[in-house]
Amino acid sequence: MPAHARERLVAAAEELFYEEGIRAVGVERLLAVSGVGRASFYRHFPSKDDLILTMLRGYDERFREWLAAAVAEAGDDPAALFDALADRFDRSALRGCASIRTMIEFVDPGHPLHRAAVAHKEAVIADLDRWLAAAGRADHAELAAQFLLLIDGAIVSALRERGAAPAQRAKRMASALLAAQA
Amino acid sequence: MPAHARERLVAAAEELFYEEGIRAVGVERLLAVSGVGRASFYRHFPSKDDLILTMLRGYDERFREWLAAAVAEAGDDPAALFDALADRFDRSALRGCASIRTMIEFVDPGHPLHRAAVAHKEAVIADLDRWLAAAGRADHAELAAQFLLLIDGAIVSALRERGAAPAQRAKRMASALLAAQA
DNA sequence: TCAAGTCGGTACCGACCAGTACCGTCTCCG
DNA sequence: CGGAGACGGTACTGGTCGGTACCGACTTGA
Repeated sequence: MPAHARERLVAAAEELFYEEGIRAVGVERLLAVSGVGRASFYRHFPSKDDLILTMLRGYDERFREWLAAAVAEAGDDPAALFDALADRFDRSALRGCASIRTMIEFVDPGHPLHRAAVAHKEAVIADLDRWLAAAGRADHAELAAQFLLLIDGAIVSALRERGAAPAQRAKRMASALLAAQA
Repeated sequence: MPAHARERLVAAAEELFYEEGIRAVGVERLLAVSGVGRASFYRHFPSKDDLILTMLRGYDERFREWLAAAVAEAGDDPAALFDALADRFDRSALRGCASIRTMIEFVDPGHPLHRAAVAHKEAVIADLDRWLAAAGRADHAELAAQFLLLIDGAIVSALRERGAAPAQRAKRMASALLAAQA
């Protein structure tokens, strides 16, 4: 557990929002899990929404770094990301991703949290596009959008199915698409 | 607007839960939109959760009938469902589907509402499987799971992108998969 | 005509929500 | 040793949550 109150709050937010929902988790529970006092919370964050935003930024950063590492490790093969996703699904029962959850819980397109979640997805598309272009795919833009659709579809499927199956299915689909449009 | 209080409540639930979220919409708003008195609400439904469950059952029924009609209209071509989905996306700014929303807002797998939402998705897979088998696909089971992954991926994409593009993308992917595994 | 059932309106309940104010304590650093 | 800042604990606010109780008005059918 991190030493400073702020980091403990963000860690608790990631854990609880992820496992139970954002609206469903009150400040009280965040305080109990993080061991932070009520006043300290509002010393570090003007409001609960600001904590959510900070959590989202951390999620964006770590998820994309993790994805980039997985692709790089596979010799810049973009389809390898689905293997990494399968690993992730297999190790912990995935309950959606922070971005999808935020887009659904804060459904108003103008809401700052909704916009932050959308920005994350668009950044992932941009990453995918770069990797696919670097791999020499002429159809990199379309493929990037298709890959994100597969990732999101796999995440939603993982809400129902246990284990790595949804990610493995997405990988089979991605491979077929790469072969078909080569 | 339906004459009876119960039907007005279900109609308001479908509209509000869909556009603003389930937890985000309180009983008060349901009453205001439906024009139903507070007491009448609890005469027809023991709790808010029961209204949600009723709404989900209606969604399951109507969505699957609509999907079946779209497939039948296209001469039992399962891939045609993505055209129907594109139509649906184009006409109204889709804000997720009731089932995905419920699985995310009530994330505990043991929760009755979560289970009802999962049952809907599994029923859609069963429908897809039947249509694909009837179309003579030997790989109908795998394809059915893949099609639902595409549908869910398209719905999540539609949270960000306006219009029919996500469904059209999913259709291109479905066609490629059908051709590749034929 | 009259009783039964359905209805909308409203006052109210305890519980919880996000956010504020103030407390005493601990740690760290000069 | 001493002061400053970060901290956890708690009491509190106004507002909203889901749910209950009771009211009078309306419709319906015998």
